[in-house]
Amino acid sequence: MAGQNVISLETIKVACQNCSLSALCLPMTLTPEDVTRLDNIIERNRPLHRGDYLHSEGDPFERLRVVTTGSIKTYSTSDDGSERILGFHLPGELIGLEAIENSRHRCSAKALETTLICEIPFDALEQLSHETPSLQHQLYRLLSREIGHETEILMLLGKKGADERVATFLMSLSERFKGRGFSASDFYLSMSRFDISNYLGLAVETVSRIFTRFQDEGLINAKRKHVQLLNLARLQEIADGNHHKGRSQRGYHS
Amino acid sequence: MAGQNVISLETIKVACQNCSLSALCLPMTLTPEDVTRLDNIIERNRPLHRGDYLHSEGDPFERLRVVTTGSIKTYSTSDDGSERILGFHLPGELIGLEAIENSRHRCSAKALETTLICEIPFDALEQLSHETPSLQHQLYRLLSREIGHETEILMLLGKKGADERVATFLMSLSERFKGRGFSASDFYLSMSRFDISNYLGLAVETVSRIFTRFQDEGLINAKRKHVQLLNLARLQEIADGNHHKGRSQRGYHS
DNA sequence: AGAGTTTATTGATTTAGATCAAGCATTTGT
DNA sequence: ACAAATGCTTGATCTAAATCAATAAACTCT
Repeated sequence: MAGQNVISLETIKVACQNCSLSALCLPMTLTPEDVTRLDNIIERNRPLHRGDYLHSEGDPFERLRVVTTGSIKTYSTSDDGSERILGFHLPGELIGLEAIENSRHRCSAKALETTLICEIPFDALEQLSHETPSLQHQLYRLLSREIGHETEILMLLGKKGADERVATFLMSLSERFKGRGFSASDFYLSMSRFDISNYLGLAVETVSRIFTRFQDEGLINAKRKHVQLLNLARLQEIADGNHHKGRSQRGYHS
Repeated sequence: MAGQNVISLETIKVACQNCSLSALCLPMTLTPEDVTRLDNIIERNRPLHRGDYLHSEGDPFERLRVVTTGSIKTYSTSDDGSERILGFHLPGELIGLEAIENSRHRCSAKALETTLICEIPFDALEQLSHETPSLQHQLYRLLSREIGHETEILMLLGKKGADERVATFLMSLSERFKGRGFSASDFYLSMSRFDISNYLGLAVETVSRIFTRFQDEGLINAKRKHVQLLNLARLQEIADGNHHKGRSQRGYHS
């Protein structure tokens, strides 16, 4: 995009020995030297098993984490002990950005399956970013992007019906997998129906019913945790609220 | 907190001639010199009238904005023309952080009443932050804080009932006003019931009914847009989900 | 100041999705 | 390999909040 020393994501991947450093590299504007320095502070491929904690709410924040393979859920626990799922993190995605403010984590994180993560000590990253304007810029962008995500979630929870939520969820996973070179229409749902329903603000029963209905309608093929999306276009329509023949939530014009 | 040159928020306020620069200063760790430099790039007190746009979705992003007096709503428009309110911005609060990623605004912003804003060219701020580690750190924190807010909204929209949502909304305004030296229990609701309901993911009628019920129960005194909170403690209980005698949404334990 | 428009309230009715209840399937642990 | 526990699905019922409908109050504009 901007600078003169633009390098490709491919180059990065090689330079980083396939570590998911690319999470730090939206459209990439770091020089090869920057990447090397970045590469030096990354701690690589720590393995986790299903149910392992990365951190709990209130833990001191020391490092950002990038999922290499597997998946992580982040959640917040309320007084009465009930959880609220905040998000699912797939390969290439970052965890911990919310913790910079107070050097404390504001949520817990747990592995949903066997997972590898890379870790980046934030002190070092911040220091490096001070010496490296392009990296500083990337970090601002990265944080900003995360803020932008909120829009979608507000849309989802604020005005979408149950079908739309589930379809949106599936399409979101699809696109995120695709973006990382996995199949966009055939993947493994590492999270439980319970987690999904919690994340979508629905009851488990509702999610389960919608899965079976989508199945009956030939939109998906869900065998337990393995899901195939058979009709991406239709799912996208549903996600967008074009329900049967153009249904939508109550309009609202200023 | 950290550094040796910590100065108080009071000092800042004076240094900035009461401009709401303090939005950039969570617990403050900028030196007086930093503040002066920051001060120099800020464009002060641009006036807006009710209904004026600050920017629309897709507009190029050039400056961060801080509300000095008045209030702003941010919202996103979907294909069918319906709006989704993303947030309300009170004095001292920042607008535009979501736009850094692509140098384009991801939402629209409109003044809810007569409003003054300060503007900070982002290029200059970024440049300055590069020369000023403490400012760089503040910016990371600021962005991170915004990401952390998401938690609360997810809680609100994901598991709270209508009463809880309205109570949470009122308490949130109360605290934000209090934090800026306004009354915590007596304020002006610059946004319409429509905006409130949209933000809370409820129907206008529902919000209206809850306002009148809260009124009947002696919790608030709402004359149109002027609201008095008469029983903060009880409102907080309701916001937390301690409805009549300990009601709560379906629990969920991992 | 009064007609017209927007915004808010209140009531009646409907409905999407939650809750309750029960039965299967799948994993886990010994 | 078996029992126990956990997670998933399906059906019946209930309810919170949406929708529909109508009125009333508050701004706007000339």
